[in-house]
Amino acid sequence: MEIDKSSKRRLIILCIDCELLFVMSNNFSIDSILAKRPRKSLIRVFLQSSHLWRRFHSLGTEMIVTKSGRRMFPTLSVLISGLDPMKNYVVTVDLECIELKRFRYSFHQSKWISTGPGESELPSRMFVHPDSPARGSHWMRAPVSFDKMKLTNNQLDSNGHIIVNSMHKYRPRVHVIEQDGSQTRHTFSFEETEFIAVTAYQNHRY
Amino acid sequence: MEIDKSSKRRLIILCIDCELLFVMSNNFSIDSILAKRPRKSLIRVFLQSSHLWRRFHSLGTEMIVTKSGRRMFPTLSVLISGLDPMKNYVVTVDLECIELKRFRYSFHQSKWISTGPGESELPSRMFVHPDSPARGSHWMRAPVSFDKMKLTNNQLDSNGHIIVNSMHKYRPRVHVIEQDGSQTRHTFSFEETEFIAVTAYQNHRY
DNA sequence: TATTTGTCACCTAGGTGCGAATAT
DNA sequence: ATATTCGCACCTAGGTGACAAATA
Repeated sequence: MEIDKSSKRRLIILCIDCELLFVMSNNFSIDSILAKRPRKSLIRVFLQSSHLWRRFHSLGTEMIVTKSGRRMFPTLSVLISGLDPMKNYVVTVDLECIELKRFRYSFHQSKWISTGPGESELPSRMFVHPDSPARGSHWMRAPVSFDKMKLTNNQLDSNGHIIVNSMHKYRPRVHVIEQDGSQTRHTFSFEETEFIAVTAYQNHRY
Repeated sequence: MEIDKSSKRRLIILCIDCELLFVMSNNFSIDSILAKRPRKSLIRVFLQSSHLWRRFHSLGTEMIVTKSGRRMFPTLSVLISGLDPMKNYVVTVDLECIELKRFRYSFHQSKWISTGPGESELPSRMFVHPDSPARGSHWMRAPVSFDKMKLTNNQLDSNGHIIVNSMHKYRPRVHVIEQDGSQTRHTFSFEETEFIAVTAYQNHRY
C-alpha cells in the first residue's frame, strides 16, 4: 500500500500487521504513528498484600459467602506492568474451583480435610473491574483492587455476584483482555489466594 | 489510494475524510467499516430535574460553598443524545460567572440585589466527569450526573474542587469534548441553573 | 451433627444544616 | 452589620461479626 507520509489530512490509517490502533488527531504524521508502534512486552501481574494472604493461607483461608453477597477479605488487589499504555484493556476476575471435593473443618486437627466428591461446577461468573475498559496507562498507574467484588452462595443470584459452592476450594484468576478486536487474554493466579468458601467462619483462631 | 476490499488481513486502514475511528477486529471487511461510517448528527443536552431547578430559580437559587468543598443542590444532571455511539468523549462542567457584580440578599424585598462591582474572575476550574473518557453509547445510556462535583470558596484549594467567589452569580456549563484528536467541544448551559454562591443560606423561605 | 439463614447491633465514611464564635 | 468559619449533632448507606433460629 502506498502512503503519502507527509499527508496531514483527516484520515484513518491502516497498517499491515500492526497490533495496536490509535485514536488519531486531525493533524498527525505517519512518522508519529510509527514511532508509537508497540514493542512486544511481557505483561506481569503482582499480588498485593501477599504477606497477609500467606498468613491466612498457612491457616487455611476461609472466605465468607452470603446470599446477598459478601466482599472478600483479604481483598484481591494486583499491580500490573508491561501493558501498552495506549491500548485499551478489560480486567476481570473469576474463581477457579481448584478441587472437585467437598471440605470440612476438623476442629481436632485444626485443619481442612476433604470429604467425598464435590458439586459439579458451572463456569464461574466474571467480575469485570469497574474501570474497564481503560488504557494500559490507567491499569499500570496504581494497584488494581477488586474490593467491590462480592461472593454469594445463591445459585439464583441476580445481582451479578460471583457464585460459589460453600465448602469448596477456589482460587481467583485475573484476566487481562486486550481490546483491539483480538481479545487476547492473559490469565494470572496466585497460589496463596486460594480459599474455601464458608457461610460461617470455621477456624476461630485467626 | 488503492484498497483491496476483500482483504481480511490484520491491517490498519486509511480513509480520507472519515471522522470516526473504530477498534477493528482481525477479521473485517472494508465494507463493514464503511457501513459504520458516521452520519453527522446534532448533539443535544437536556437538563434533568428542570422542574426543581425552576422552583429554586424563581426564588433565587443559592448554592452553599465551604472551604472543604460542598456538593451542589440541586445536583446538575443531564441527558445527552446525538453522540456517535462508538466515539470517545470527555464530559466536563465548569462555572461561568455571569455577572461581574457582588450580590447581597435583601431581607426586606426577599430578593437578591446587586451591589458594586465584583471580583475579577479567573477562568473556572473544570470538573471532569469521572466516567471520562467513555464512548457515546455510555453517555447516552442514562442521565449523566455531576453529583460528585464540589464547590469551594477557598482560592487556594488543592483538592481539585471548583473555586467560586461567594456572593457572585454563576451558571454551570456542560462541555462535551470529542476525543478524536480534534478535541471539538460542544458547550451547553441552562438559564434555570444559575445560582449565587453563599457561605450560609440567606433566603430562609425555601 | 453440620450447615445455612436471617437478624441485629455495631462501625465507618461522608454529606447535611445549624448555631456559636469569629472576622471584615 | 455582614459574612465567614468552625464544630457539632444528625443522618444515611453500606459493610461487619456474632448469635440464635432454622434447615437438612
